[in-house]
Amino acid sequence: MPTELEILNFFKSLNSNCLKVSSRSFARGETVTTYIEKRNQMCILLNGEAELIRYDFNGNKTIIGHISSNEIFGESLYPANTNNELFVLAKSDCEVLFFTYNVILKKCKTNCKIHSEFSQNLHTLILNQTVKLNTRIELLTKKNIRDKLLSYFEILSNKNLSKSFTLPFSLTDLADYLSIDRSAMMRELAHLKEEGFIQKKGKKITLLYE
Amino acid sequence: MPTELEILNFFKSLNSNCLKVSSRSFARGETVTTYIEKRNQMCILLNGEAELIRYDFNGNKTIIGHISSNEIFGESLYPANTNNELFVLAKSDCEVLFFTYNVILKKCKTNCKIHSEFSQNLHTLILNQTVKLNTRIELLTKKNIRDKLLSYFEILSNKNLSKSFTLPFSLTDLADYLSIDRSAMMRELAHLKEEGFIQKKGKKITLLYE
DNA sequence: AAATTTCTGTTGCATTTGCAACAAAGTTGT
DNA sequence: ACAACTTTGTTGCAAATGCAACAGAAATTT
Repeated sequence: MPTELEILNFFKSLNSNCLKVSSRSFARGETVTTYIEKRNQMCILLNGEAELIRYDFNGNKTIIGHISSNEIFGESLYPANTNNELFVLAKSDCEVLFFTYNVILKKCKTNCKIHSEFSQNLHTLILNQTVKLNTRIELLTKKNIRDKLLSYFEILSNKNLSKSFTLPFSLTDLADYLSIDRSAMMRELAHLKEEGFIQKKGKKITLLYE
Repeated sequence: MPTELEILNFFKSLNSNCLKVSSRSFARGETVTTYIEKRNQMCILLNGEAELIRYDFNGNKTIIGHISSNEIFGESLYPANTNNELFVLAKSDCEVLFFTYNVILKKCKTNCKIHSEFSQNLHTLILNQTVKLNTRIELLTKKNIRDKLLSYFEILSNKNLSKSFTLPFSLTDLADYLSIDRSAMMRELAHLKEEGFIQKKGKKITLLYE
């Protein structure tokens, strides 16, 4: 099974005439795509950061999700929602690969190697994406803020093979990711510090238990 | 793009010697699989109902997820968690297809039709699964119980092309799905009834607005 | 290098939610 | 057809969380 990095390099090197795939760069703040009337669109974030945003009828902005490098997104992966439109905004300068669902299903006539490699890499990426979504669901279903934070820290700690790690995004974004009020989260972080469960300097966290 | 029903029928009819795929029936209450030391295992629920359960160190049982017909599950799709083991329990009599991740990636020597059809159908199923996971995340990230309920009802209403619909699972399971306390949910349902937003008779709901 | 915007950190207060506990209705197993 | 279990429905109370508001630090733009 290829690593995400290998897959990413493969996607970046893509330049095939049988594959209907295109890539584009975006500057911070630009709209990458909208999830409406773009049936079967799929995208891969090759580098940078983006976020999935909803504006409801009142014009309220909600950050629904955070998209990082190597993540797959697009309307095909998202429930059709009649009520309101979703936007993907570039949070930093970034590069995005676009294609449609058909690319996966149809084989090219010549049965070329690039084509089947693309298909397999995509498979792996979608499976990884599923794991990421299941991870977030696990965190979101924790009963309280403390459990959400500690479970998330546990994951980062395991990934980093260390009790110390740096949060991969801002505290504001972390609150969105865990779907909790930012100030309530800050309060809970303060309690965890006071009670000696964690040490925290900015975005650097150290777990002090076990 | 094939429908889920077509895919399901295809999987049920599978009987190929080049594909390393097997199916088994389970009675209500049986353990279908555990997510540990079964690397790369993937499963499809062909019919019936199952649930994903965690027992933590204290022996507390938590229902993490509900698996319905046509859903894909298994360790490959789930974050590795060093701390505790996950079980899939048959909630009703059910039938499950088992295979490993390799089946997707490797082509058989003869490049047989069944094999590639399997691969494509699996692709579609995983994409559908991603949509389901994204749907649940959208619901879980709603700020309060009322929004969770109404958003979920909206989805069911759209799917059913009607303001009336029947909940696909018990109220107890609904509370788990939305990750809210059951009694708090019942209270909120009572309020929604009082305030004239919905009508409710058992599991049959009718939306009264718009 | 000044101005603007975003992010971090904190607090008081009101509201929502979870918890515990119980009774009645409905299901399932023997 | 009886017993055991599960699901639905309700309530009082305590605790957790969200909201509003603000100030200082950090980052970004001009």
